[in-house]
Amino acid sequence: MPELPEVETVARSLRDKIVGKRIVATERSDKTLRRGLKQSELDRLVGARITSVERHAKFLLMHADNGWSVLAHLGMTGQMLVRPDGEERPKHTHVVFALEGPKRQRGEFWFVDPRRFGQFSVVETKRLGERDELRALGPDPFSDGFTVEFLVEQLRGKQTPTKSALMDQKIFAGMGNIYVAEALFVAGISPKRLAGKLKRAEIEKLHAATRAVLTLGIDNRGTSISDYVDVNGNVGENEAFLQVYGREDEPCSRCGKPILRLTQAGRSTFYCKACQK
DNA sequence: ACGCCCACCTGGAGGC
DNA sequence: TGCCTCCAGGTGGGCG
Repeated sequence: MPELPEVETVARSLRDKIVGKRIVATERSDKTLRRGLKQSELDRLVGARITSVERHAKFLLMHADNGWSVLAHLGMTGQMLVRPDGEERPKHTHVVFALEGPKRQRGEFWFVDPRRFGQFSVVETKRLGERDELRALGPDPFSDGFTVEFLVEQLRGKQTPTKSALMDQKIFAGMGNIYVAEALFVAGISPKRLAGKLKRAEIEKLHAATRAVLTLGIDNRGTSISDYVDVNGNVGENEAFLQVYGREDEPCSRCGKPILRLTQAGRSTFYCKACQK
């Protein structure tokens, strides 16, 4: 579920809530996450202070002052929560950090993930650049490298539908099923159009639409359709701003014709046949 | 090499 | 109440 805007929202509130705090103890569940996580790996962080939090596409990085970092991904249902000490932990809590702030203020950080498609790894900070999952990513859509020219080059010759190309994290990284549908609607491009057949003017629209829908999502603190909540447990407000995703049979906000749904690569795509060519 | 499909999981919603 | 089917925001391995 979480795409770039949701992960960005989590990163921002983690900066408020855990940067500067010390990890005094760690716990984990006995369930395996995407890439596994041993207690001995978690214990690398005990006694360390969290110095900064970064977002790379849909990955979250939490750096500690002892040379180790957390490399995490929320998958479909991952949540990161920071709660007062003593509060009951939700089912499917897989990682716990006991935190100590100034004046010995205590609290807990939880990584919760019912479906366990998420990842929570502890990595040496200086080796983060060697990690395959980060190396495989194209540029972040808010980075300087994400230019119209870059997108033109990346899409050239692609025989895949534009929907699939935008979902491909190797081309550029951070979009998912919701924001791809929204960007295609805003750009007026059919999800079925082959990426390699787009004209330059269309790619320009897609480039602008990508940043626009992601910015809207961040401004609204994310889209909460079923599971997503921020670090305080609050839902995001972006669902009300979605123009096509999840709106099958509802009237198109631009032309009034019903929004259609189709399946591409096993995922639902929502679009307006009249407005997207 | 590239593009597609499915497995990986749990839980909620809706039909009967 | 229960049981069954379908669906869900992501990723990557394996197949043709």
